[in-house]
Amino acid sequence: MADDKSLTPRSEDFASWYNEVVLKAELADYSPVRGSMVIRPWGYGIWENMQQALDRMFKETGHENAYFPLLIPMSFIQKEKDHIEGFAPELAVVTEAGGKVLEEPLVIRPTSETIIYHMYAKWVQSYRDLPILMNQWANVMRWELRTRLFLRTAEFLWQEGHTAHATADEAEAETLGILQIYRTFMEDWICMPPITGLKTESEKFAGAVRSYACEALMQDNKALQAGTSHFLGQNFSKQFDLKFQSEEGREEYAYNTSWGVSTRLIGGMVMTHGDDDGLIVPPRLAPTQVVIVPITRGDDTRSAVLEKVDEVAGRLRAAGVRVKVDGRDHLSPGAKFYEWERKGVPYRLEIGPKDLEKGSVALARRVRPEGAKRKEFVPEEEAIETLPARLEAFQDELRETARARREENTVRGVGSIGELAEAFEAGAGFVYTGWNGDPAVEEQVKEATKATSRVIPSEEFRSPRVPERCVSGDGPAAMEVVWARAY
RNA sequence: CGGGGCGUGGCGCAGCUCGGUAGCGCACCUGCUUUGGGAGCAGGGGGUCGCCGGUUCGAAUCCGGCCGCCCCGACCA
Repeated sequence: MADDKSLTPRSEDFASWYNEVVLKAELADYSPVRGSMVIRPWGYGIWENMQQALDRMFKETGHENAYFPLLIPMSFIQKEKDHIEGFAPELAVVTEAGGKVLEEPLVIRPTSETIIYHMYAKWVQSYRDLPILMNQWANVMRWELRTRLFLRTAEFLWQEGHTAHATADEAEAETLGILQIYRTFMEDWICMPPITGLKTESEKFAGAVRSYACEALMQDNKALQAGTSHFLGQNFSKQFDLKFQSEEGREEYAYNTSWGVSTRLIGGMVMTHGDDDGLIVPPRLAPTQVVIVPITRGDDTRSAVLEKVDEVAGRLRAAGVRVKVDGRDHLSPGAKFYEWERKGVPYRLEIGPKDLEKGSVALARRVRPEGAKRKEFVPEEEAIETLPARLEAFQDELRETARARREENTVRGVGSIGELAEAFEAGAGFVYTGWNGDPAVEEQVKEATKATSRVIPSEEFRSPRVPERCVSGDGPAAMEVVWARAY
């Protein structure tokens, strides 16, 4: 990095920039255990705000929270064939406890389908017991070979929803309903508008019939799988004997769904909005939306300034704004400005002796239009009254900027693998092409471009004119698919 | 798991080639002066130089082994 105070510019080395932002904005820090990290209060506060918003959306759609245990019998994981194949390489296993070797090893959950459907089987007898709509907030562990702060850590926090339904249609509707919730959340809270769609066979969840995903585009034009929703069919219910008696008296297996988003979303937020000065947190997620920096002098105005600061903070809090007063006396105002900008606080308010005289405050926004002044002096009353709306406007602007960037970096109408490679060499983000549905083509594309299929896009994201030929040149296109280099 | 880099006060680094008093910047503590974009001065505290072994009168430095971390690739929320 340039020096101790500034960050490596994104244009120079995006990966270094990302790490520095996460560490210097105090979102997280490396822990003594390889691949795992400590989420610090600023990062955890953002996660809490994400949790709160999502939790409300889940509950509004009839879901309830529960908690299932961390340890899962090894035999459970092994029941579903694809599931074990997918997760075996990254399992952490407890083989010894209380000084004794366990009779059956216990897996630290990489995901909880198996233990949850085992329990559902116990609770469900009749179609009247369905649907079950549960969610849990939990940690999971996947022993990844290569880890990155927030994006891929050995242990991470997430929510996992698990539902059981009497019919496939109902389960499918649940899967898609959740996908929409994720999408809305990513747009309205994280200001990270994703594209949505169906995963191809080679990219779907281990054990799913169909996987849907939200894919977001980062500033380096790499895609981030930000949330997934799976239709599991009867794959797990058959292995875990999750049966019910139907209205007609027949014994039937239930249909399941599972869906999750994780602390990876914080990484997505960083890479969607951050700039060379540091993090930018969308107002709705910011633990502190407005930081007030008192400008004091060592004279008799000092106590008057501090009094005014408290008064303004109180009034803003009453208006529902999350405010922090930075009263630290050993730092100069400038040092505080840089620190809060690095942490991405949306607005800063300065109150000093000059403001007392004029009844004004200085207002500074974390990002501002090209050429705008660094701070705006506005009457105190006006600042207090307009800040809630200013925060919302900032939120909207971040979202629309991200959406515009996604569109600008999306390429359609590519007709061959050669052109696809050229597009990525030229820095494309999402590239749409026709596809004949053959996994061999995905292999060819990966070989030639390092890109993978992200989704078969949902209707609204499809090109106005759907491609007629497969990008491989081998036959007509059965569908359109979106390619990207991915995290 | 392959390739690259790095391990020296809390952080960032120099010192290692050519063995001999552990050093710099930031941070930290005390005091005074300061405070509208990273404050100044004065004083002060803190490191068995990643670990183990070897060579040597003497090792941060040379030799051997091990461990850890980060970055880049194959796999993944």
